[in-house]
Amino acid sequence: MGALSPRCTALIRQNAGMLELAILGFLYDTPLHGYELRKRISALTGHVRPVAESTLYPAIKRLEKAGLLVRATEPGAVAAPRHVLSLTDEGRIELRRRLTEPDERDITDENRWFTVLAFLRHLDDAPAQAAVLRRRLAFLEEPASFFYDGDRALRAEELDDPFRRGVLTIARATSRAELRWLRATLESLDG
Amino acid sequence: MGALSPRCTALIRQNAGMLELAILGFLYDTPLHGYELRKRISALTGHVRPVAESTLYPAIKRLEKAGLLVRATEPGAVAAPRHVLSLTDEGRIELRRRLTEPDERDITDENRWFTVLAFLRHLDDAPAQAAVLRRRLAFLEEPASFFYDGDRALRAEELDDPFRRGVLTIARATSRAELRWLRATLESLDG
DNA sequence: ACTCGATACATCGGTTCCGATGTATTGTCG
DNA sequence: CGACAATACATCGGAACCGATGTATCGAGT
Repeated sequence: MGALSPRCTALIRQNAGMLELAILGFLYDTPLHGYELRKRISALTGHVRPVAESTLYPAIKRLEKAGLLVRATEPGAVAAPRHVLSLTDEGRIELRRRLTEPDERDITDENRWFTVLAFLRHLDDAPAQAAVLRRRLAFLEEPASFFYDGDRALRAEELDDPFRRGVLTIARATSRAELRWLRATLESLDG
Repeated sequence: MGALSPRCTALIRQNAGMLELAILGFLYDTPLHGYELRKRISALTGHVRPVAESTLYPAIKRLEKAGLLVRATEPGAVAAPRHVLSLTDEGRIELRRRLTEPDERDITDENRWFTVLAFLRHLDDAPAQAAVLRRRLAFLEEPASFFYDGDRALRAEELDDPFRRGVLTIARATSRAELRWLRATLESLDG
């Protein structure tokens, strides 16, 4: 686990999209070409937010430019020649960094959070994994209110709007389910 | 409910962010100045995804340019002069249009969906509201898989990765809770 | 022979997003 | 009296996103 090169530290920035995290996460297991990568990312998050090719290929280029992955051109087995992508050592370090210190948005936005969870096993260090789960736990434990009367948060029962009541109902049910899972998983990580 | 002006139809585009929807939604009730608008949007979605001022003000400008809202400068009651924003008739039509025909992403992405729900009462037409809920119902009813072994979707029990298992567990619990609410609400809208 | 769909990659241009930064005023706390 | 937070708006530049479009190959159907 050496230090990051200047090229790499230059890449450490806020708001590094969840797309990049997914690319790094999938390539951590095994080298893949772009098309296959796209299929896997689509399976993971595509039902919520489809991955445009015109978003994926520039993202791959960014990561290549940052020295996190390399391309090897292979003659096409089926069709056009493939660019097989594999992570560099720096790419592997960077993935672990992004998993260890996720951006605040990675914690609060469910889509991003699921992407973190999908690859968290790569951290391979139970205390570090537990620390990430605890950040999510802290976020879910502070009461989130959606609607206010002035400064006072409104409870579901106080809303006559059935749709806004739905937002609160669903958010609470979701939160309860995840809290249960988080506490159980933390227990088994700590124990 | 007249036809939309050319300026307005030009604005009908894909991927019209949920920020614009929130602006239109809040102003539908009452005129507000930008700063107050920001506080309300922050309460609604800020815990997941904070609203940068540098995103809000350009969005207001876009909507103004499109003829959906107008600004009136008021001498500042407390501090700097305020720009009180109010929807035009076209703005009101456009909000109802966006609520009646939400973008596919507004249905699939929970953050966007919650924004739709937060303002769906403005539609003021039970069958139209029910139609929107049914789109979400259809989306949640088709089984979503996150992880695959080749083409075969993996069930929670098949994963040894506790974090990926968590993704499936949480997604299912969330889905069940929302389906319950959707079915109950549809029944009361239809009945 | 022709079309079509899947594989595989790429660019262009427009929109949106957002961190950093700047301006100005008022009220509050020490 | 000075620092500081809150109110209130705005711009700039860079990054990210994405629809449209283009290129090319291969196999299956018709």
